[in-house]
Amino acid sequence: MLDRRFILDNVQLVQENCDIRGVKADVARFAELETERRGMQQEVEELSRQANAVSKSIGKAKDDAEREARKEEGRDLREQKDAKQADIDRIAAEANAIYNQIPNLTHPETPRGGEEDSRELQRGAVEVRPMTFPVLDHLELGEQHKLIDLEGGARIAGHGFYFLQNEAVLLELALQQFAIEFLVKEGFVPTITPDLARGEIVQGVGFVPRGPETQIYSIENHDLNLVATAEITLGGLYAGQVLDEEQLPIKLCGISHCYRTEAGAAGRASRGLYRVHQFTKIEMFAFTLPDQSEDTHNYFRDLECEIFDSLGIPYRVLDIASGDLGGPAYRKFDLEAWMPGRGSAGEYGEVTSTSNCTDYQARRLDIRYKTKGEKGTQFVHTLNGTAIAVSRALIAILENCQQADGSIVVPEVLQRYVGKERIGAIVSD
RNA sequence: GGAGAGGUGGCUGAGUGGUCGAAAGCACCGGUUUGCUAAAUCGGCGUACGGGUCAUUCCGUACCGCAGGUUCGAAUCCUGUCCUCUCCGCCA
Repeated sequence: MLDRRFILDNVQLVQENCDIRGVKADVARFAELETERRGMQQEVEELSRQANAVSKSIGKAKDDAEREARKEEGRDLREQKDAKQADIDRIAAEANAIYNQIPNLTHPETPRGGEEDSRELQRGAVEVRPMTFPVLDHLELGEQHKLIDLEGGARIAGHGFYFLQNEAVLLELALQQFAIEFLVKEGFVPTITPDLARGEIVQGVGFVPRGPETQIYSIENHDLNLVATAEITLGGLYAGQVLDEEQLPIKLCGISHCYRTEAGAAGRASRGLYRVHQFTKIEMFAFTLPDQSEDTHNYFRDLECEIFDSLGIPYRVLDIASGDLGGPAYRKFDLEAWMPGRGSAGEYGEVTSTSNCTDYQARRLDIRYKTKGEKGTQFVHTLNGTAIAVSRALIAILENCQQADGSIVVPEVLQRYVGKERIGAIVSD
């Protein structure tokens, strides 16, 4: 959410920004409505002032006749005010409809264009391992080792749900332990968040809680939604609050389940665990001062790289193109891990994503900070980043660590949590 | 889930229809004084939006959990809602 004043003063710039983001929003129309609204607002305030003056004078009226006359005058003024206010409300509704579509500004280095224009920034420390044996995908591996049961998931909850069993469970827990320990060492506050959140919070973070296109499950008869990411709950933690400058930056890492309807994703090629309705995610989140957010964003990206380097997974880092950014993001980096079993000969698949949302979410959630000595408050900057999305990390591990004999070598950093070095060889019959 | 009580400025806490944006105390900031790990005293001390001077200022509007309603006028009355506390019930 951009500052309204800023939009009025920079109509062309904001319109250009909408264009490179592929967002259809009539910024000029918004400016027109907003300017009109401001003018009318002043008229309303003037009517209020007069009405207030009349009310105050009634106590000093000499007699009943004068009192009645003043009351009438007051009634009249308030009526005028209400009528004008109704006009304002109509205009504001139209203006807000446009306003809510206007995305955050875009980092100057963000590549302009659509999905295919995202720029590769770097590769991971581990190179893709050539596989000289028939490569299995994570589903085949999962089936043979009794790790993943999609049919069972479908039976009890439908397509896109799954059971994890045996070493998959140990790996899931290991990944959580590993990520949390890693982030705690980096000064993040480990946080287990609610898996449900109010509509207001969901919206403030930038998700649309209800409607045909929504990615969010909502609870019938309650203003509650299953979170699609801990970003929602972590971001909402300080909604409506004013923080002290010295508190910042605040770095949190959250564990939550993530629930996604994946509406509109039907038919998109995605086997197995890649696109599911529920998974566990360790999420990084930061509230920072405005001049700290860019460094923090790079820091988040570096942490994600470090995590996947430690796991021994090959990946590439993308600077996501303008047309592929969500509304709140000013800049976004994705890590795409190499998944040997994906597609016909292996493909990269997204495993993490980190966004700098600058003050966009903070405005919607009303999270500000105050500076010692100075008057007034300013909006904080917010950032989020995936440490580990377990289901996708699992795909990358199973597929990259598979051996010629069908066994899966557990990444070294996870061995102490899993309790073994290898998920056994497949016994052929 | 049932019954009660309550949500006021950074904190404590007055205020049940009209000079209340809100007493008082604490905390904080500035001055004075005595002095020297402190006390006394005086003054100041919310936020947002809009407007004028665009400089240290001034004016207006709004805000007493949130949203509505009654009224010329609401922190104060009414309705809904959220939250907190206490008791009961239930339960991992």
